[in-house]
Amino acid sequence: MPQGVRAQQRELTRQALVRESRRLFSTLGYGAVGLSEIVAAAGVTKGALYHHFSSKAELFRVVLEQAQQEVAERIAATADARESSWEQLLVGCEAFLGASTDPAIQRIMLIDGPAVLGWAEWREMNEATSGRHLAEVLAVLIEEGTIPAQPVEPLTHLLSGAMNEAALWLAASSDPADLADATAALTRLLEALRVP
Amino acid sequence: MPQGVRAQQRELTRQALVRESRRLFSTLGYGAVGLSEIVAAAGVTKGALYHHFSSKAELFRVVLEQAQQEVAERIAATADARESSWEQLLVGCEAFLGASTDPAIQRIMLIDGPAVLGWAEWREMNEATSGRHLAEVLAVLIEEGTIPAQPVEPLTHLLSGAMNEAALWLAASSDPADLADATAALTRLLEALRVP
DNA sequence: GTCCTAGACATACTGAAGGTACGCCAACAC
DNA sequence: GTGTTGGCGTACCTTCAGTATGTCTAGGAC
Repeated sequence: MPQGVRAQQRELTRQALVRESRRLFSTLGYGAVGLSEIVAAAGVTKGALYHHFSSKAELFRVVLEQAQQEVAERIAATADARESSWEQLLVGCEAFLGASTDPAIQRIMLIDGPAVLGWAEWREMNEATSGRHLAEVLAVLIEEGTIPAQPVEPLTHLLSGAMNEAALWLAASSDPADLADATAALTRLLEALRVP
Repeated sequence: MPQGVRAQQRELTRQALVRESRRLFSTLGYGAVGLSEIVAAAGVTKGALYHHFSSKAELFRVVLEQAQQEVAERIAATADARESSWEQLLVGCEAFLGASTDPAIQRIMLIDGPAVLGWAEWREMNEATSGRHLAEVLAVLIEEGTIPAQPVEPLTHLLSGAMNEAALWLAASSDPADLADATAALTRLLEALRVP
């Protein structure tokens, strides 16, 4: 918490804006949420919003960054508890699926993210957080010889995309058995990658 | 071509709107294109646009439908030339990668599609076109025993997502070797699925 | 304590965008 | 020839992101 009445108030306002906009973005989607709703929910005015953020898209960017961080931390916490890199890959992927199934995370991270910021910037952010974990563990596994030698980047994108789509499907599905099926299919896919 | 002067003019206007909006959507993105630009490019006014389409989103929907159809046809044409289901899967996936690498297709199909129409509707359209080919051939391969017995749907989503992401990565990449690498990685992934 | 500056907002406004209401005119039916 | 309807243009409305400017007070200088 910062020192001084002013700095504290500033921080409170900023947090309220981020919190409320995240709630609204995740439930209604970026396009369907007006700035007036956000500032009303945060108990401030548009003057405050534009004092803290240069545009609606930048506010979204901060929200997305926060969500990405949280997901990455969940993955890291789950994976770091394992010894072997291979197990880290498996439980890391499962953790990603679990975290990304949350509709609130989804709408922001997977649906609106690429459209609002553009795919390039979205990818960059992804690679700075959860995507990095995946790329790193794959690189280790290839070096170890657990996975056949090959360029890391294409494989990372393939797996990352597979999990993103699976997460979206799971969130839309109503059958609870689907989660088990998807996890099983993903595990099979990963196992199939391993050298015999 | 429909009969009558009126019906022909109607069709021409509609086609001009779809053609120009597709061009603009694919180059600038849905959000960055105004209706005024579209109608100006098509040589009509907003009155004409709203006579043919109920909203900007519906116009986009028609454009997306058209793009999906084209991709699906390219895949079908490539795959149908092969004898075995396994080969159909391989060349079908490659055809999808090739078609989706076109930035004009991409922006509409993979970036804006889910955000504008919502993921559920986007998925539905996908499953009616190119996604169906994938699901069908996978079902056949499982029944044949070429791929281990498992639910078809999760696997379809995993592979579909993997290819979508790979296509987006390829379009953003500048190195021409990436296409070969991605294709190789995808082929390895598919081969790994096959029962030994 | 006083003064002054600057930062943290609120208020009022602008431009542009999507969408609507309505009017016009040529094509088609009869 | 006359009435009707479909196809489209024009003018307008509403909403929304973004801006310009005012206001008030915390906090440092003295």
